[in-house]
Order: sequence, then structure tokens, then C-alpha cells
Amino acid sequence: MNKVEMISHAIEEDIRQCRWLPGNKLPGQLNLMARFGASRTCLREAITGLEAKGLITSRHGSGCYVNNLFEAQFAGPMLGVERDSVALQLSVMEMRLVLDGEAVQNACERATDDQLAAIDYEYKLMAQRRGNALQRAKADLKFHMLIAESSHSLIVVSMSQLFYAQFFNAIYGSLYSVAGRDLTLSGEVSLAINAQHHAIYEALMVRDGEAAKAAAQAHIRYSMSVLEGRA
Amino acid sequence: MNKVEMISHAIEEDIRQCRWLPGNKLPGQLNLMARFGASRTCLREAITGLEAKGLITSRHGSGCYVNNLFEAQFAGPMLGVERDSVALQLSVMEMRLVLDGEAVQNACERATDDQLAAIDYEYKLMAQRRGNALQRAKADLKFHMLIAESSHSLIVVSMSQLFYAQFFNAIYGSLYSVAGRDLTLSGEVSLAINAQHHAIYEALMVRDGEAAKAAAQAHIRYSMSVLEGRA
DNA sequence: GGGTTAAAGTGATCTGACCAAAATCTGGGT
DNA sequence: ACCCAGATTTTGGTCAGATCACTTTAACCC
Repeated sequence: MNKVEMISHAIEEDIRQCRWLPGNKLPGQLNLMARFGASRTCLREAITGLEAKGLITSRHGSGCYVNNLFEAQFAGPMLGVERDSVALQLSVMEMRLVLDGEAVQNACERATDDQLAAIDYEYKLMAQRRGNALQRAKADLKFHMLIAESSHSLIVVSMSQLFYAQFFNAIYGSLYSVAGRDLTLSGEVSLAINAQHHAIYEALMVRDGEAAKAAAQAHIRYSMSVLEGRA
Repeated sequence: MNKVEMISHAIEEDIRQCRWLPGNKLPGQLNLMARFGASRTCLREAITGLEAKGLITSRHGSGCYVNNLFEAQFAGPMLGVERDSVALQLSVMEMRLVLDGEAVQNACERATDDQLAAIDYEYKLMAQRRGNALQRAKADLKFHMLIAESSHSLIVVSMSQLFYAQFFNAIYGSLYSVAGRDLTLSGEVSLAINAQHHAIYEALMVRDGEAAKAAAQAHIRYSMSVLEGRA
């Protein structure tokens, strides 16, 4: 096998294994040249190929960045769906049921110890946080994104990134606030959500994929029930 | 514009203008390096790109060769058509009506003086040839191919190459022989065909596109009438 | 702070060289 | 006329480095 092909495959594998996440910068060319013991010519050819494949984007003077697999699909405006309707919110939750379930299950199998530690840290931070609605929503988002990243699946990470960015309002808007006004959750709902997060957390820490998946899906089903109750 | 892109475009343009015909070898890399004043690395990158585009094929140790645009389409077996049926022969002639008409008209407009001289030479050779059926068929083929090549259209040349190779029998088999036996043409048919070739030749030499196209199509229509008379 | 500019960092392009691998040519032998 | 081995040609792959163009950063001044 070629040196160029070897480099291409190695980098592609690293990307698919989420060693570098979509949006992140790859190591510089000098760094990669050293890592692969290759000349600039070979490296450039490999990078050109990966760029042609759509896996990365190279920005002159800045660096090489991992592409999000589905960015193009999320680029255009959404047709036929009202932006913040309850129908959209329920659709989004339906999707999360699959996506987050997959993410957390894969995370149990493939997360590194470092990643579990990061999730552990983030969970504890989130559990004791007493900020406003936006801050709590962002902490929740971070928790879920860390789990997605730990799944080591480029597809799951790409989807999660775009999904949470695109539907942040649909996901958190109606749970943490109503009609633009900033509200704290009712004690009951807040306690339930905390308990659900804890269940996910516990299952993750012992790498119990089935339990974690069930907990994540229970968490989302609960959110759906809250939404439906308000509809 | 890049040097690489410049070289790519230049070579592609040369190919599309039929400066090098499908199947022909491009000048060697050293030659091209001199022509474009570029390094081998650049040239190689341009060649790699053109190969990825499917325009050329590079063979290690041998050279770069222009691809035939439609080779892939002619690769598989023909389905649903009997190999040497009269129906096929008539279909082929129907196709030639378009293809050769286009070829000869373009040739009138775009042939170089050298190419006209080559056609002139070949025509005179063919006109006085008194060989067997196969030899006369080959001379006829050469005459038509020279015209196609003079059209300076990569599409016409690609089609003609594959078409005449694939359907040589369908085109010449029944005109120059019957049921495998080697026959000379009847005096009447032979005289008619010679007259038709002469009409094409005359129109070409004065670059009269309309007349040449009409003559070519009349030639093919006559062949079709002979075929139908025998059916 | 805010904006401007200079410097450092990084990718883009191009070069000339070297050796390897495959094909082609050449000459000798049968 | 045919075949074979070796020499030559031609493309494939790789390298180190020079130079240019663009971004980012940081220092600076206001």
C-alpha cells in the first residue's frame, strides 16, 4: 500500500473513531508529517483526497477541520414544519429517542476512561448547579453531547451536533421556559429530570449499555409526556 | 489559476479537440514538462486529476493514453438483439445516418488542411483499389474513420471508433459478402457506392458541410435500400 | 476597550532530485 | 522467424526545501 493511502486511511480511521470531532482542527501538517514520517508532498496528497471525499475541509493559513457528515442536509430552511410548534418538538423527541439511545449504548461500550471521567465531572457539576434556565439547559446539553462524543461514532456525533444546535429551542425551550419568559421548573418536574439523569449516569459509570439506553429513553419519554400535557 | 489546473485544462482541451485521439498515447512526461515549463510533480498531479476524471489512463512504464468516452457502455454483451440480424443491421445504419452526417459536417468546418490531404490520399487509394472484399471493406472503414477524426469532436470520434469496431460485420458483412462466401459486389451496386463516395469526397474537399452531410446520408440510405431489398 | 499593525504560524504551490517498478526496445542465439 | 535476457525508456512514489499567500495572534497605540 502507498504511503499516501496509508496516511489517508489512518486519518480517516481516526476521524471515524471520533479521535477528532467534527468541527475540530486536525494537527498541523508539520505535526502530521512527523507522526507519519512522510514528506509534505505525500501528506498534501492524502489531505487533498480526504477533502475531495468530503471528510475534511482545509482552510488556507488556518488548518484542516473535520467536516460534519450531515451539515449539507441541515443547511437549507426546513420546509413544511412550523419552527417552534409542539408537533416539531414531539418529532424532535421522537428522533432523540433513537439518537440518544444509540449514543449512550455505544458510549458504554466504547468510551475511554478519560471520557467517562469527563462525564462524571460534568454530571456532578450539573447536579449541583442552581443557575437560571439557560445555564441549566446548556449544562444539560453539554452532558448529552459528552455522551454522544463518547460513542465514538462519527454518525452519532455529527447528527447530535446538528440536532442539538438546530433544535435547541425545540428541546429545551418549552421545558425550561414558557412563551419566552424565564421560568424555573416546577419542583416535581425538576426532581424527575434529576433522577433520570442520575439513572443514565449510574448505568454509564458501570458501562451497562442496556440499562443506560433504557434510562435515556425513559428520560426522553418523560419530556414528551410533559410536552403533551401542556399541548 | 494554478499551474496544475492550467496543465489540466490545456491537456483536456487538446483531448476534446481531438489533438490526440482515443487510444492514442500522449507525449511523455518529459515532453509535457518542457511544453508547460513545469516540474514533474505538477505534471503528475494534473495527470492524476485527468485520470480521476476518466479522461485518460496512465500505464506504468508505458505512457498515458486517451480514453474512449463510451468504452464502458460498449463493454457488456448486447441484450435483446440477435447478433447479425437484418434488424440489427438496419438499426446500425439508422445510427450511422446521424453519426456520419454529424462527422462529415463537422469535418468540413474544422478539419485541418493536413487532414483533408490525408482524406484526399486515402480516397484516391480506395477508388483505385481492386482487392478482395475484406480489403475493400477496410479501405472504406479507413475513409470513414479519417472523416470522423477530422470532425474534432471527441464524442463523434469515440462513438465512431466503438461503433465501427463493434458492428463491422453488421456494416460491411452483407454488402461485401453473402452468407460467409466471399463475393465481389455486383457492378451496379459497386458503381453506385463509388459514385456516393465521390460525392462525399468532392463536398469535403471544398468544405461544403451541407452537401457533404447530404451525400453521406444518401450513401447510407442507399446501403439500407440494398439491405432491405435482400431481406 | 477598540482598532491597527507587525510578527508568527500555517497551508498552498512549486521545484529538482532520487530510486523503484513496469514496459519497451535491442541484440544475440537458436 | 522466434525467443530470451539485458539495456533503456517511461511512469510511480517519495523526499527536502524554497517561496508565496492567508490567518491568527499579540503587541501597540489611541
